[in-house]
Amino acid sequence: MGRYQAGIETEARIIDATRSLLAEGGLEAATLKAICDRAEVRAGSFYNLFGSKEEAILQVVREAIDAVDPDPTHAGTDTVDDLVAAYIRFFEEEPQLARIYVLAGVAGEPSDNGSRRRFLRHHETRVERFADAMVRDTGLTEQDAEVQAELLLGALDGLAVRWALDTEFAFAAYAKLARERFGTEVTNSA
Amino acid sequence: MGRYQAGIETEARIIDATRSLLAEGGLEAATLKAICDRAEVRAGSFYNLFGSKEEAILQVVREAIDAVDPDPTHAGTDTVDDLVAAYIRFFEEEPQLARIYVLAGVAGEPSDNGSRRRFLRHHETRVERFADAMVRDTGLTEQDAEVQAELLLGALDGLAVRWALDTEFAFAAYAKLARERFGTEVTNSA
DNA sequence: ACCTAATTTGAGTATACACTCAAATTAGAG
DNA sequence: CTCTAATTTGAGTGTATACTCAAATTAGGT
Repeated sequence: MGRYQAGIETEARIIDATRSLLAEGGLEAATLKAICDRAEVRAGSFYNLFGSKEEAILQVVREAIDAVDPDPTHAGTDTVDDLVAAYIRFFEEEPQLARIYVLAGVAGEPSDNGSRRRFLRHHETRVERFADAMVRDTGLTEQDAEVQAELLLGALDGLAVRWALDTEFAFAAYAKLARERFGTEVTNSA
Repeated sequence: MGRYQAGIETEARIIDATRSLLAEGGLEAATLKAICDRAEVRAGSFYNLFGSKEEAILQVVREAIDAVDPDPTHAGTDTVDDLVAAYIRFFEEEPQLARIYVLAGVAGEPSDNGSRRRFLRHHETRVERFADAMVRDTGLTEQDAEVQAELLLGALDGLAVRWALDTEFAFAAYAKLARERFGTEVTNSA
């Protein structure tokens, strides 16, 4: 016996409520009570569908990232510029989610094998994709490309933090400058 | 009438307790109760000396940053390499504080005019220092230097986030690669 | 219709947290 | 010694939090 229509619709309502709350007021606004009130659901229903509040929030963030993916099927057709553009779009379209995204990488205890480990895996996939695109775009070796990808992503993440600090910061312009510096030419490093 | 010796010693005990708790278990370990227990002080004494828990934590972080400053008197003698080295040292010597430092820039609501604004000011001073050092080191114009400084600091912060995610990451090596890319030559950008 | 499993409810629990304040105590300047 | 202001105490306050679970209800396959 599969799921009922009612459950599927409730889940959608909860995700919608979570997304809109996050967009309006960031993490602090998305309390369990606020989510349940907006979704017109009691707490018990929430926990019938999600294992924790974090789970719902992560799903919202993941969906937003997927929404700007230049190559959702992973066909290997995306260029470095595409990937950088997608990164910029995500930040411009979903500033609050972007903030949570950055936070997820930093927050949590060292001993925490949960959210940080998940985020690390996500980062590694991202590095792979940037590196692959670099190999396709240029004559970089796989190894050099990986180093360049770490550097470019590091710079993008850092500029993103900078923008989170003050949304007046011209994130897109700096991101493009960073992109010009990394992954375009062969490095003289090991 | 100045302060009593007892108060000064209590303050030192509280700061020590806060520092060691942060080093051992990060932000989550530094609850008010934990700090007061370790400092052998009741909550009331804490609030006689500090306006809030955050105040004590910020003081600890600030002191740790000052401790690695290559030019504490701001005489203008530090090079870009000095500043990058200081950044690296801070991360290697005080990993937990470094994590909090990064967190401070990202956390907090958009409406929060408190800690984020303070952090932004700190960042601006930092950019100034990097830019000044670049102007001294190279022939860069003040304007170009500022752009390069934002890029270099962005990259360093981003790599720091990356390291916070996984302390196996060779932060120092990547930081040096980033340094080679920014602020060494004249850019072709506006 | 019936029966089972999916869903929903509602009234909790536990509890951790930063912070307050009036009153008692103590330090130390004169 | 005395007197004042600095310090310390200790017993709170208030509140928001994520999450649980037994019981009632409902959906929908057959």
